[in-house]
Amino acid sequence: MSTPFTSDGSLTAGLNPAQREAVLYLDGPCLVLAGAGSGKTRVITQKIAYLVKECGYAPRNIVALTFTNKAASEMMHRVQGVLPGKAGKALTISTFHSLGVRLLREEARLVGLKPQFSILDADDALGIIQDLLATTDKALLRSVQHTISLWKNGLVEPEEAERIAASAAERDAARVYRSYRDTLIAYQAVDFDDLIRLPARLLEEHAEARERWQSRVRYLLVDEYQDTNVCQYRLVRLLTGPRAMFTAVGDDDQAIYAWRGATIENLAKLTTDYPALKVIKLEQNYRSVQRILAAANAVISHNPKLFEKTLWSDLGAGETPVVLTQDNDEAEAENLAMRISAARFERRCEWRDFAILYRGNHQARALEQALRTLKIPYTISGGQSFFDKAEVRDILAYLRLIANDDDDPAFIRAATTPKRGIGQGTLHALGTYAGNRQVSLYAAVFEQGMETALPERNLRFLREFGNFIQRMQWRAGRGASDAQEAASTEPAGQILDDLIQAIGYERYLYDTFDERAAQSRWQNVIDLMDWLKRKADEDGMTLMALVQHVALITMLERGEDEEPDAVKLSTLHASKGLEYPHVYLAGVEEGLLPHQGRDDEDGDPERAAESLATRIQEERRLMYVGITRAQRSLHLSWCKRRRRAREDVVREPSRFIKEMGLDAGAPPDPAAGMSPRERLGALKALLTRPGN
DNA sequence: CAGCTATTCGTTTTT
DNA sequence: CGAATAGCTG
Repeated sequence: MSTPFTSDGSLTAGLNPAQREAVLYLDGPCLVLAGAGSGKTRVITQKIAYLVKECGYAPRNIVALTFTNKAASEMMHRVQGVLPGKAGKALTISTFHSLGVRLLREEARLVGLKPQFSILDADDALGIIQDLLATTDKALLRSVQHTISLWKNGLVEPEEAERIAASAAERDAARVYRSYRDTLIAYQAVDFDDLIRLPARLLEEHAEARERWQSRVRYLLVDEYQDTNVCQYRLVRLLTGPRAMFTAVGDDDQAIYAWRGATIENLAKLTTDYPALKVIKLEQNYRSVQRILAAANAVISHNPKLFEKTLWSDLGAGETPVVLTQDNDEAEAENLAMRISAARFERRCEWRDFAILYRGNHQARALEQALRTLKIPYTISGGQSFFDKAEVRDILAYLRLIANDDDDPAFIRAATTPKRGIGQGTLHALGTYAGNRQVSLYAAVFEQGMETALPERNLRFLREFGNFIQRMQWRAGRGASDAQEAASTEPAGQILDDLIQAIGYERYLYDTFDERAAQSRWQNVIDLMDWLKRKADEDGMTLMALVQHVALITMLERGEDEEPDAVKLSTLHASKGLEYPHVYLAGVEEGLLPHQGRDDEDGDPERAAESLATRIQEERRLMYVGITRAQRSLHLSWCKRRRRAREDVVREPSRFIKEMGLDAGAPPDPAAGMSPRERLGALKALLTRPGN
């Protein structure tokens, strides 16, 4: 096989012809259809290296976009392996959302935001919707929030939403959509969806900004392209402009985020919007043995195809996937734990070679318990993230408020935790006053009119708090009206330490929680502080700059503290992009793995049937993703009965098991027919086994 | 106003 | 069965 260039030998060495073509193709827009495990990350990293080393691209002009922070840091890591030091650092490898933040911070004025705008997380946003709708119906609130999110992602404005709202839930959503948007503006805050939507709108409306960014982004690479939504597609189009120098990498069979507004149509749209589009297929799988791949192909063949694609592997036949039938979810957890323990011993491998994947987070509970009983180390991913923890959100609320005192949600949280004599009554009076005067809660604290609106005692607490925040703002360099003066700011670390000290957060934790809980929470606070300080030192960021970045970053970025040797527990969604020698899929049942959504579609049975079919297809892709995580062995487990809420529900094996062409008959089960006493004996035997 | 108890309620996936 | 919330008391 001859290579097009002689100088690229080291860069494309070890790539197969399709991969090499994908790396070297630079004549125009390029779509790489990368099947599971076909080396797509390799293609992206090699292509970036190729652009820099062989094509004279400046690293700062190359942008690679991913969906998760994890994927971004992984990609950055791998690129730096190919591109030494300074070149690697200048690259932009980030999530869509992080890039959106960066663009918005620089161009904020163009969309009527101050550069220090806050980023609201889902909970803050939900709180706003709750106030607007004046209801506590959580299901309704979630559905409204979701609907608004879909509209935003689909670039539907409130005016249009009011027209198209069909169901009752949609009408509720349309009712508050506009005021929700206005509230965010009043708070000088944006939600996650705005981080894509506003940059897209901004580039569309402002030619100078568009040209500035287009000349900055000379080459764009997009990972997991099948998961982009309408907004993201628009943003990609605007960033690349008429030159259309980009590579999109994706796999329509792994599209699992339609519920979040992603459209596979974006793949098809590419072929029509860019007639010159070069389509390259990566069909060789380097991950799984043939029998696992065959199962995956069999399942996905039941879906309609957008692009014809056949994955193959030369890793040998391997083991046939095994179906496990369990009595109930407790037995399932126990059983999987036992099997993993035994398999580690028999195969002489490590805990980290195993993963248990499942549909919903709640399934993790039973599994965790079983693993703990058997003293099997495990790590959970996809659960509650570090930045969702209450103590972290508390501290961040203070920082947000210091950076942006229009941020009312941050004000409420900071003012009331720890308790300092500001309660419901005070806040209500303050809120009413601020609402009438059209000012932020923070600003209202200092107004003369408050003196008649509140008893003196309560107002004193409020003003004390307000003065405290003001002092911190001043120390953080925010009092200065001119950004240049920020140079005279104290070190961020000092301010942070003083802040935590001043609010007495540690004492608060130990007063409100028991020893153990308080300790772990305080540790999280320390971790957060250390991380913030390190970030401030390394990147020379001011506290202000830091706070503005922090909302999106996950702790995964902090240190490459190498993964401990532990079994991985993960949702199917969070497992995408990862691989494990031995994979156990838990809860492969009708209703769970094709997940039973709420089937109360309004009226039209034809539409309902169609949406059901679409949903099943997405569930099937989720199953496909799960299967293709496995390298050597695959176990699928389902329960005859599962405890849900307070009653037991009888379950059927998932239709996907049949689609895989597997025998649902259970193989010999080590715990089958054992009495509880015998089972305990078996557990003990496992525990005393060598290597445990 | 803050902490406690009793009663709800409810279960998908996430930047 | 467990967690988050609402309502009550000190």
